[in-house]
Amino acid sequence: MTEKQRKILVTSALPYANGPIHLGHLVEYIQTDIWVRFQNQRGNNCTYVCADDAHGTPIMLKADQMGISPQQLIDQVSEEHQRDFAGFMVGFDNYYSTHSEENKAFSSLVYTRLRDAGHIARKTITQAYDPEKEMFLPDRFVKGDCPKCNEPDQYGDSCEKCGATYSPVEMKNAYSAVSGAKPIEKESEHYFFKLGDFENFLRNWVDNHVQEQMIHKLNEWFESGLQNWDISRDAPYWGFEIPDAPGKYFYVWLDAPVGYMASFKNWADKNGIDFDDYWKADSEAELYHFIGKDIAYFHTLFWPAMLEGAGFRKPNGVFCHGFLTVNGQKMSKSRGTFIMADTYLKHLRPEYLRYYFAAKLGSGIDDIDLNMDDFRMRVNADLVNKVINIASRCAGFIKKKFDGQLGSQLVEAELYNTAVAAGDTIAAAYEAREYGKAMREIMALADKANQYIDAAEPWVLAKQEGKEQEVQDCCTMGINLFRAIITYLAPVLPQVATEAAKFLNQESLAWDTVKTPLLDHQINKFKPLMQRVEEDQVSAMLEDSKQTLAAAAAVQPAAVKAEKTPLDETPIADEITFDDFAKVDLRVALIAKAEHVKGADKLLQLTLDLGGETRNVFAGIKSAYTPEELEGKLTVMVANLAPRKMKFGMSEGMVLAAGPGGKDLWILEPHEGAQPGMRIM
RNA sequence: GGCAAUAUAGCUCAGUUGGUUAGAGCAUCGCAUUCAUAAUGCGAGGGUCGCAGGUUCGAGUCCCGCUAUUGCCA
Repeated sequence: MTEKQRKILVTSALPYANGPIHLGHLVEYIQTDIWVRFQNQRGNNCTYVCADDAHGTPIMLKADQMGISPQQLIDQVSEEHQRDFAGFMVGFDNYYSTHSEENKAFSSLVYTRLRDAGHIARKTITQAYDPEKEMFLPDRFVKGDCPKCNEPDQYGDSCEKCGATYSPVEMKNAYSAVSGAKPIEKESEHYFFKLGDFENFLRNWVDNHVQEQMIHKLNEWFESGLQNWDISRDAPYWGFEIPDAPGKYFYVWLDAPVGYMASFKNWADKNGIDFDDYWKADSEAELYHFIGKDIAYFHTLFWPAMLEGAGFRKPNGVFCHGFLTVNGQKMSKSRGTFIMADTYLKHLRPEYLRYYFAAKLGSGIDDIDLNMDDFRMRVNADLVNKVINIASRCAGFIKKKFDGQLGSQLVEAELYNTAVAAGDTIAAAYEAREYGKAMREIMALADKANQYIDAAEPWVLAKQEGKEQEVQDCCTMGINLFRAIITYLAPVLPQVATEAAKFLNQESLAWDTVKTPLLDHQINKFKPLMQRVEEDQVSAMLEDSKQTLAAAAAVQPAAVKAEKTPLDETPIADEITFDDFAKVDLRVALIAKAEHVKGADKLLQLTLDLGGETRNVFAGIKSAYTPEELEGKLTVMVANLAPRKMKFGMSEGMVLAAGPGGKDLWILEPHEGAQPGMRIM
């Protein structure tokens, strides 16, 4: 295969510089890193750049809370991020920051070119303003009661309870999440990017550059009409000032994707590479962005439109991936499944996770699930038991009987050719980001190798006089098959591959080296290349994760949320007499059954066992609990509440719960020993 | 609330343009084997393809509705 060497530039999304990297992030960086390593292994010239996304209000406020400057915060976070990525063997060619001279220059350049071409509009808008902190408030920094359903403690853009969307100024009892002050309305002139100017361009571009599944989603935006995009923010803002507009700053999402260019520029200058060669409008280099499905909007509409308007090249592809769930559920801090990168690394080898993700990743935008039991068994079975075992079971014979020397022929040339041919299929799968398919193909090869060795029985031959040659030939086959497999796995397992190369006594792991088998070749002593994942390592990691999060949670909320206590939200009610209280009959109840209610967004239907009779109760707790979490648990109910007819049936009582609503809702549970039906006084 | 994606064996996933008894790996069970980090090989059981309709000679695969999960709503 003598294809022309491709020049490729690849990026992963820029992680936001206000918190640590967790396993959810790593899906993307591992996916990208595998692709980049694969391209280079194939002989292409592939460069991988990234950076911290270091601007915006959240960073400014967090630094403020911590009593340090934004610069100090982003420096600190950048160091942590780079350490975590390195720990997972993510091999960036350059890791930079959006808070850089290069990025300032490019952001300004893109802006002025768009402005001069008439793609920037100005408009005065009214926005929530914190008079105490003297700053405009992004929607999510305004909280208050939902204007539609009066649900308290909602964010300024939409209600988690009723789903209504609104603007912060419509909220009741609004307060600033920053200072607690009541926000006022204030006018300000904002700068807008006229996205609609690029509708025709985008409609065509999208069809050939994003996944099928994403096109459907983007059609929604085309159909509802492309709106102007607000790209400016008022001081104080942590970012770049707009060149011709003192006191106005670029919105963080403008300079974030430009950060790809800036990071590349920074790298190119250090390495004598011509920036324009990669970024001029008619560049022949390829450019790909790997991103999460949540930020597709910015990368498939704004970003190509900005590049088109500013006279730069557009990406050849924007590849979206799904989210990570753990044990089938969203990552959860209380379950310990919100796992930070460095917590994982304290207990487990990074390549386990790289392989597991690879085995589950496809080219689509489906979420992938990290099932901890499956993870352990899959990694052990595939990598240790199947693949590495091939080398392990052959190496001893070669070392002991032949002094490390491989034979001079492949006795099963056809079998070896199958492995070489599979290289093309596997390469095609990697190229298409169908890693799961690639891993299945590779494991099928490993199965074949083990089957071959089993049939050849070198351990039987080794005990027979005059069969030495057959033993050597058989193990030479085995070692060569192992070599092919490990070469194909090298993008996923860089460390194992490097160590395997030492064992095989070869320099290069280039894809095509497999075409020439290792014959009459000296190999080195075999050392175990990877240990099994043990169950207690996994549980220790989950436990560690829980504690890390608990510790982090303990210090944070006190500082952040001190402004409003539950008592402020809901003052204590008027005094009552004991007789008043005694009228309420509270009982311990066993949740015998919990199920979803067809057509109801908020309700769960509970069958409560009072130790003699059962009650049917509809509880508005769906946002916080799944039926599985509730069944079999004890709780507290009001047993003598008048039955109430609801849309879905009769509700015969109510369960007690605390919290503002949404996910923050906790039902009561008596201590162990309480029996269903007991009265609570 | 609107839109999109997803829903296949106990678990994790494949199933190409609709076409013969729905596949793999892991897990379970049985047999063989001992070279290998208790690894490997052979075999068995296990699914009304989320639910309910429709199109078709024929649907896991196309269409409609519902339910659940995830994401987005600039």
